[in-house]
Amino acid sequence: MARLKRPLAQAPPRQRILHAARDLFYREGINAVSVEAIAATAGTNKMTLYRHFSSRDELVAAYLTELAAEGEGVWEAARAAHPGDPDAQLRFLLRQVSQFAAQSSGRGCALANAAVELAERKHPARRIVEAHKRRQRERLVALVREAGYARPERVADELFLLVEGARVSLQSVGREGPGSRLYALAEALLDSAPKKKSVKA
Amino acid sequence: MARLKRPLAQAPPRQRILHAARDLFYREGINAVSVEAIAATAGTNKMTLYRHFSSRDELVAAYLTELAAEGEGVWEAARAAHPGDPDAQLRFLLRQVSQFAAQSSGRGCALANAAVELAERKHPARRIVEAHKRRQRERLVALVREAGYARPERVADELFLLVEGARVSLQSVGREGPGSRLYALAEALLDSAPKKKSVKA
DNA sequence: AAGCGATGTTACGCATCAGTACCATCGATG
DNA sequence: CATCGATGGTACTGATGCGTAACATCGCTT
Repeated sequence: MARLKRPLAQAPPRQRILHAARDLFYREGINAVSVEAIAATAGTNKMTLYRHFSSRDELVAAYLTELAAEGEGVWEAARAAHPGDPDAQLRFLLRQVSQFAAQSSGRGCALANAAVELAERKHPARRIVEAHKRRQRERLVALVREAGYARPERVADELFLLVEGARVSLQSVGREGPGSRLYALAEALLDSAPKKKSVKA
Repeated sequence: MARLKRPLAQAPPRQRILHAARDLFYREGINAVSVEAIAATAGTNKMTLYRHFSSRDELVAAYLTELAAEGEGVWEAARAAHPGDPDAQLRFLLRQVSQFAAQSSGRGCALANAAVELAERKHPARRIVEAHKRRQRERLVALVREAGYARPERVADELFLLVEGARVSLQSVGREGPGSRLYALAEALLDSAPKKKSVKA
């Protein structure tokens, strides 16, 4: 159904640029990367870059939008892996996030990092990050509720903070820190959280 | 014992500069503030700034060092407020952090933000942040252990991640998000955490 | 082969910023 | 009053970065 993935070297420029931007923005920080560096990494030049993105900020926005979309994908993967079993979906998600945190380059969540780097509260990129994080949290609450836990908001918020905390702390205490134990902590939390007496259908 | 605090306007330049840097670095982000802006906010100029700090990076380092030192102060305050009662000290600390998070400008932990902004792993400022965060975590583990909880590392790591998560998430989901409920979550965690049978003296 | 759109290349203009040189000023101390 | 150190003020250099102009080229369609 989908087209074959051409080797990136001969993919269309827009794709190469986004790929390069993603790599550099994440590893070196959004504000530390010049458009020239992105274009060069993408095997093209500034001019072509500006033919696809009207400004640097728009490229940043595209970068964040792409990441947010992939974040959505994990939820679908969880549904697909454990259809009809919200508790298993929950643990699947936590496992995914933990694995990513453990093996990542220690730069944490790119979306959250962007919110830190782009401090101006009116920056368009912030809206993308905020919308994504809020949606994630709402979905988490819904999933925890579906899984039948009592006080779903509380459990979801604890999980949410654990996950966010694990990702940031990678950058300060490193990979041997508590971030690496995220899954164990989250699972223990779930295992000890009381389930609601199933009153509803 | 300490000298009277002169009104900041006529304090020595170094102090005014650090104060201005602190304000601007925190609110607008380290990379988004020029030394000119700092000097102007401090009511002086670039030249005087460079007579007190040999480079911009050194000013950043001084800024982070100051923050780290104040972070240490909270631990002393906790000891002073509840001497000999580690469990109360723990809750005191969590309350402090929660209050800060709830009423802050939503920019989270300045140290953690610095680690995000200064992505180069060899950057001198990173060492300050890493050392500080590690020390915080070690102290937390020690305090949780003193308070007699079973599995102190696990409890401390959960608390650590909750706190770090609350601070970052302020920037993405805002103040109405789970960050505002940090103290309730942390307290519930402590209340439900089992205590160790006191075997030791 | 002719034409055309997308891409590559080079060179700009304009702004910002870190860091410095140079000189003026002010305040305490002798 | 004279001196000297610390500070204020201005102007500069060198570097970097965003965004654009103008032109060359390549590939695909007709």
